[in-house]
Amino acid sequence: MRIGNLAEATGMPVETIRFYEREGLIPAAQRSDNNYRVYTAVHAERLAFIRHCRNLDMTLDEIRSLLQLRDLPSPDCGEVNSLLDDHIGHVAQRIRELRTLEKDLKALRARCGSPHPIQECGILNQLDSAAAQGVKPSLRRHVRGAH
Amino acid sequence: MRIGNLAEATGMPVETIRFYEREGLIPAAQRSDNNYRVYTAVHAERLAFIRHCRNLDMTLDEIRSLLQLRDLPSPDCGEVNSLLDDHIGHVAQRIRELRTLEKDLKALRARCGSPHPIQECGILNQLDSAAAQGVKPSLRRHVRGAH
DNA sequence: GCAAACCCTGTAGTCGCTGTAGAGTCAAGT
DNA sequence: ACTTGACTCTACAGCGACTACAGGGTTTGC
Repeated sequence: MRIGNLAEATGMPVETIRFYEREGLIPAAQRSDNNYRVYTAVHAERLAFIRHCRNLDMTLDEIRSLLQLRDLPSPDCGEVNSLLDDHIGHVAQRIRELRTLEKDLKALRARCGSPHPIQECGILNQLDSAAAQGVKPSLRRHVRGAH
Repeated sequence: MRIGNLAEATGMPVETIRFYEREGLIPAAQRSDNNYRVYTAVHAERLAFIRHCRNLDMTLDEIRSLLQLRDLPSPDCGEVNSLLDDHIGHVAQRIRELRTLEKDLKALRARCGSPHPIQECGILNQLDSAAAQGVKPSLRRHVRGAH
């Protein structure tokens, strides 16, 4: 199977598969005579694993760790559990932050019900004078924000 | 006031201020004889405005728009309102996504209460076999995810 | 008179892709 | 036999919002 087939099979763009290879998430594929990458069902399974993890918003680093744990003949899966617990913690934390943010934004929005002359706009004035004590964005957060 | 003082006054790193100047969020500062940037309270106010917006997780593009609306002699602030409404929508959407994600992660975690031999780990097996129909990540989302 | 602390420009790195340019390969149709 | 189109390859630039250098100049305090 060539890279295009694999892309179709996994629902991933071709470029992403090459990117994952460069990043070491999947082993470098064997090459045919014309230098095309050649894949088997094993690769498709590994990519499916990665895709499921990405759907769960894990970073590539987290996924790399999970793949290692999966590949290594490790005695138990305690590390898998704690990695997942950490990730759940990150997501929960980000939800809390965004809820506070939503509250602040709605409060801000409520300061200007309908269009005013711009000098009197409660929103702009509020943004000027501050308050708006949103969540201090946690440095280096792992779970993406609003955009 | 020099850039270091401004940084201290606004609680922003010096590099970020220079970055905002390059990005056109603040006008290029005047320079003293030694080519140091010179700032006034006006700059501090503008930076405070930007900081409040960033605390509310707006993109630099959104902030640029707000600043323009603030600077221009516009008749009313209807655009401000709708910009903010859009942003609130983005945040709410991201919260919904993360809640679904959290649910999926907890379900996954529940498959392995305590450490097992790794071949029997319900988490890894589940990630292999798929399901985990998390939120299809909205393309080009504006509100960051979990990391 | 000298070191520490500040300032400058310019560039590269972060993350997880996505898109491009420029070239090679292959199968089907005319 | 030739062409067209679809596929593949490598290498590199771009996104957003910074952050962190490197390699210089300047100011400040002792």
